[in-house]
Amino acid sequence: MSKRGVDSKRKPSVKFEEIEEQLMKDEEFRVEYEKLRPRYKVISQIIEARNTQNLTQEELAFRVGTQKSNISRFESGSYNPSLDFLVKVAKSLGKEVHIEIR
Amino acid sequence: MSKRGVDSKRKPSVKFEEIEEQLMKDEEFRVEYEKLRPRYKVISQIIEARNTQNLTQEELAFRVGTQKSNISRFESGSYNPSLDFLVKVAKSLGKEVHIEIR
DNA sequence: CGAACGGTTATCGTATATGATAACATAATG
DNA sequence: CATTATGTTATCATATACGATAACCGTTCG
Repeated sequence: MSKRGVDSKRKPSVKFEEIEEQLMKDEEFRVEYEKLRPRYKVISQIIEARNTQNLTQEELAFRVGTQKSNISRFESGSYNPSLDFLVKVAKSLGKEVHIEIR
Repeated sequence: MSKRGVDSKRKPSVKFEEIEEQLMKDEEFRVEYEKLRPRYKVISQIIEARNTQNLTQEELAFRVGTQKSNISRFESGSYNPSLDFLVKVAKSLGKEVHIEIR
């Protein structure tokens, strides 16, 4: 099996393992994104509601009973929120959380 | 269930504070229930999907990658699940989680 | 009966969600 | 320029989600 690249003396631009790794990462990414989609979707709805009502993160935080930094953290999508937290935030925006499993 | 009714109790002295306390509890309960409703609704959808597919908690647990006791705990509504957990369980039932804030 | 099955409950350990505080970035504005 | 408003990021402390294991309960069925 003549493989180019791997055992070539010249610097191969792209190694197979790298491609595979990249594909893996893409797949990983896809799967990961699939799992994260509901999170991003709910966050964007929250942000949109907050903006529509011209509320600052600080004001929302006050209503929720937390700090503005925590609202920022939540909106950044950097962690996995609990259902109760979503309900609290939504309620502070005068909204309700509706979940459907389908 | 006890065979005798609640009123078979021989404590005739219903104090005002007790009634008030009860009302408080009802109100507390109402508010509490309001917050818990999304949780119960999503749980019942999960249980229904599991039953429809004739899966045991054990089988679902296996697909999710956890233990049957954890599925039981989740279905009992005794704690505040994370969004990721809901997504994992739904996915294991071949479903997706859709959330709407309205 | 007793063994197997489906579900429940208790408990422990670990990871992480979340509250609190503070420092920082960046515009906008006086 | 300094100040203010808004959002971001880092960090710590504490509560809790969640995985794992085991014991237990009620049914069903040989």
